[in-house]
Amino acid sequence: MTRSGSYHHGDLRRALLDAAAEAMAESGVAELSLRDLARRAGVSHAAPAHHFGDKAGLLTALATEGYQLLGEALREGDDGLLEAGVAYVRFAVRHPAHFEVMFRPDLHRADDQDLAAARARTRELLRGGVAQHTGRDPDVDSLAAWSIVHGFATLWLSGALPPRLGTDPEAAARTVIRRLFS
Amino acid sequence: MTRSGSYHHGDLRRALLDAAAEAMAESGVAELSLRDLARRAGVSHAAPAHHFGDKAGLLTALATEGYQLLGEALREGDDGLLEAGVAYVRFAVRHPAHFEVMFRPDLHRADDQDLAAARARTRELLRGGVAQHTGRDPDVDSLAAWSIVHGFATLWLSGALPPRLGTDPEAAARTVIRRLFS
DNA sequence: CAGAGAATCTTGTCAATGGCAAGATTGCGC
DNA sequence: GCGCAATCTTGCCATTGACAAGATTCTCTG
Repeated sequence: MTRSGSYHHGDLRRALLDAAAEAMAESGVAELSLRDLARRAGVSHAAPAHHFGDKAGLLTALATEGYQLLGEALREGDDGLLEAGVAYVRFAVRHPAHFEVMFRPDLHRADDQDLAAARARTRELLRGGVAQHTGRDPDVDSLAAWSIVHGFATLWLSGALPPRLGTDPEAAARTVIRRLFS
Repeated sequence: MTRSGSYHHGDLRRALLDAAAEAMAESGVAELSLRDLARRAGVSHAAPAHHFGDKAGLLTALATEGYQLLGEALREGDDGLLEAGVAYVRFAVRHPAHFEVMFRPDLHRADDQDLAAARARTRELLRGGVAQHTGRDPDVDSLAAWSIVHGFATLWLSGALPPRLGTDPEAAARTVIRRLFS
């Protein structure tokens, strides 16, 4: 992607977002540095500012991308509520950086237009998926389902869960989600 | 607590932990600064190092305190599984800084002895509380219960939940947790 | 009660970071 | 081909975390 020797990068925005996701997956947000991302992309330390303004701007873009990716993950399959929950967990584990920044309003600009739009669309998908598969209060069911998959994903990512569960988060998630439907 | 005019603070460790919890509750971990905590406590910028070593050391101490506080919250009441879940959510909402740092291993030293001990004790409480109130697989029930309350608490704290739920997290949590028992 | 040693806190310093300003280079529309 | 906007660079500054060395106070022991 990097056109070496060229003054212009080619697709610096994409490269910075990828580098940010990679760096965060490795060592967490705490150690994320714009200057390090710039080094990874082979540009000067001030280049990121032009594309994202500041650090919050970059993370806002990452969060927006996260909601889009989660939306796609939920749309795929359409195998019912259980598999939608598994898809939620799979997304979180495969894209831990996106997932984290999506739910950390202190890291992004929650009122950003693009972010708000992507977030609203994906949330509607979350609610809609539940409403058609339940016979009870859809509000409560929706919230319970969201809570249980979100909690499982968060606990898994934080390393809080016992090693007894093995290395396959999707299998473990399936068991837990099923518990909600019995 | 601050003995003004005195060279020694009196209880700087306590003051720094309180200031950290307050600062994090206000503006998140991202903006947490040791130097700002030192200013709040009225000491020089290098004073915190003597008590906690470095930033990770301070957050490790905060996480340890968090596990102790959560343990006390779970022991109180003993009103069954539902109320234990509500207590979990109440703890998270009342002590958002402690809660966050407890589940962010990138912010603390997970192998710290005091932290590991407090964590193990409180986790045992979590598992034990579930095991005696269920007739099914206690492992699955424990994990499902932990996931749903942890997910609800996390979502609530991140501001992701719709305003329709009102301003009382405990009431909303009760409704959601009950859904797991039906 | 006196003094030694430990605990606590301070000042000084350094590299790294985020952000801003001003200038250089390149691509694009007319 | 020319002008202008987009992109990227270098240079700079305040803030931060961490470390080192020194000052002050507490405590323990004799």
